[in-house]
Amino acid sequence: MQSPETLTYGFGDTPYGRIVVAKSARGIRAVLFGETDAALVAELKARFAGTDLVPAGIGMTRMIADVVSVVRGEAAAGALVLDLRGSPFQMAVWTALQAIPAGDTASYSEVAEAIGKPGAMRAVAAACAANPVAVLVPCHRVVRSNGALGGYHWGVNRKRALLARETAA
DNA sequence: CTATATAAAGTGC
DNA sequence: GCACTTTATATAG
Repeated sequence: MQSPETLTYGFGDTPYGRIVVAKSARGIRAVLFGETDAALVAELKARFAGTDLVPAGIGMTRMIADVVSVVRGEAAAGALVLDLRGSPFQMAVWTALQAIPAGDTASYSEVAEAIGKPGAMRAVAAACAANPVAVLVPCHRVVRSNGALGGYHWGVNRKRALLARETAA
């Protein structure tokens, strides 16, 4: 492994709970939901073990506020620069997810077809589960074909709340 | 609701 | 590199 990458993280508050935003030199690396700051940091450490995690400094506040705005639906996710790392398949899935209009939902099979791999619905779900940026990649807009929510890495309850707000808007 | 089909990622060896 | 296990599903019974 090379020299550990430095990730700067900071906390923010959303209608759905507390979030932590981890930013690399390239862009936003992760946006995670959590109950407490300690839990969020623990999540970061678990997910980015081996990297150098640095608490937010001055200047991070602005970025946090921006992310929070996006989470609240007051800003476009496309305005943020993401630094997503993953398998080509995961990248394809995440890109396809970002193409889903706000307030609309797609089934896992829809996403699978969108990435040119019809029948890969379960793999899509797995890729979504690995999605590190929570709301910025709208994995919460992906539901089952029968209309059920399915599952959510950060809790179906949270997914339900997110969808409720977006569909209402 | 339960069982089966079926594709892909993750993990371990 | 190969095989086994698990999955946030889909579809049929």
